[in-house]
Amino acid sequence: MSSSVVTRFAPSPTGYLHIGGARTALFNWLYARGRQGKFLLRIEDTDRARHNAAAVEAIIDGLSWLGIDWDGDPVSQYSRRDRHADVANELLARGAAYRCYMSAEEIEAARLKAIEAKSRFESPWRDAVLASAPVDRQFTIRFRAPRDGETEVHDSVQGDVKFPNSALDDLIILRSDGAPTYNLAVVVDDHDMGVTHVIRGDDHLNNTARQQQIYRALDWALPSFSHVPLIHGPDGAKLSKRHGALGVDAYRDLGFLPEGVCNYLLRLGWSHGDDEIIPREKALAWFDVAGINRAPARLDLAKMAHTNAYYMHLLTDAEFVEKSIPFFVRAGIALDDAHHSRLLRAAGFLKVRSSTLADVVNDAAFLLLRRPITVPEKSAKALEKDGVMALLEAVAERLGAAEWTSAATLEAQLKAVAQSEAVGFGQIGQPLRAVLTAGLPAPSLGEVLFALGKKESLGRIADSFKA
RNA sequence: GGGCCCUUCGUCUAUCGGUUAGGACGUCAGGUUUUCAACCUGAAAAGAGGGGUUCGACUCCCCUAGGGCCUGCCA
Repeated sequence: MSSSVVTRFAPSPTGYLHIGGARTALFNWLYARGRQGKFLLRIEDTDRARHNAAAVEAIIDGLSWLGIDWDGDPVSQYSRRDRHADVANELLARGAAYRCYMSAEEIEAARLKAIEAKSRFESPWRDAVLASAPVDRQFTIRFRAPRDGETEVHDSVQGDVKFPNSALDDLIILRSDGAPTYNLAVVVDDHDMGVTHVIRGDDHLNNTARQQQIYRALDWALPSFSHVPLIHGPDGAKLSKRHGALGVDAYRDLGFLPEGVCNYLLRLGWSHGDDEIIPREKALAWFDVAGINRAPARLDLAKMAHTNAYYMHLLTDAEFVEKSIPFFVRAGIALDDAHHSRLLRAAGFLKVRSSTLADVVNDAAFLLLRRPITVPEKSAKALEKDGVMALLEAVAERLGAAEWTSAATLEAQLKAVAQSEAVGFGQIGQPLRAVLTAGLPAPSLGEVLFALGKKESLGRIADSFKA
């Protein structure tokens, strides 16, 4: 079954793929893919000064990391400039646009005057007779926007929004160098690419009224519009680099999983009842623009980490270790084969303890200590009590003879020692934990022993006898 | 300045005129416990303010306040 739905993500290549853009892309992707429709990628590089190959690369990398794919090749808006110019001329021919010979300075002055007079800025060339046009001066092409009445936008998120036409002046659609401007280019491209549903940031809601006027002047069918509120920082103000306006690559480097980021982003400004954990499959089935909120949402890293933790649990042990390795490397920790296998044996509990891949480095620290390990004063107290060494020797003896098959069997061995020595488990547990982990956060002793392995575990215990 | 949008616990949200206003993150307390987590139980925590409409308003309307977006030969 094929569907007529076509959506697109159209970022301008100004830097990285920021978190707000990522959410917009996700919404578009989900809407289209959930309906067997098409999802297109278009780079809004109309302004050549902004063209930046590295930025385009960053956007593509970011989307790929999130698992968002698009149909066909990314479309460069710049490559379509001739088509844009043709449409501008078509508008000219239809009388829906006109040549404006004002210089930048004249425009500036006229605009100030209009504000002062509380009237709409208008170019004197709007109603000039053709014959009076200078032949040797550069001109822009302006859209002839209606003076009176109002333009009503039907938005699936914002509802019906009316704009008085007096607030919408004649925008330039073709610059004096012949290059198109944004508002013309989007309309032409969305139309030509067959886009049926425009889902974008609500910073474009005002532009939509202008764009709609262009659609009408061209007798083109309007797509459905959904303007989603922008994401704000934790303080409610505009998102800044200081608090979250990072590229998705930064979240990747923070140790987030794409699944976690997507789930969190999906729930930010959109909801499906009380559901919190929404894996991709469900997201595809459930997502609809009807569930999008009208109010801007704030970014909350703590909740994002919590959501991410859920997806950490889902990783297989091998995947988990493989994904964690780069974070050890970045922390300057070299992993040898022994470390690697310890990590693999520890994956089960590390996955539960870490909410991001970056956390793993700290949570696994006890596994990677170099012998002999130094037990900090606080933990060393447990070793000063009378009879402690004898107990540890009993433990070492018992473990030396044991089969290291699982954490549970090792745990049982320790309990057996406690019983035969007639002491509480804590009498053995505390000092043993000290010599094995140096007081670092670690799971149950059975898990610790099993993850460390027989040789390393017995070695660490033996080291304590020499000290 | 003008136009437009927004406003439920600290945060993300449910509610689509009648609920003890629910859930999640975070916070706090307790449980579990050999450390740290995880986990379990419980608690505190909200309709910006003011007017209407209505038998009844978080929900509909108006005003105020606060926040945001647009107002470019940027997108």
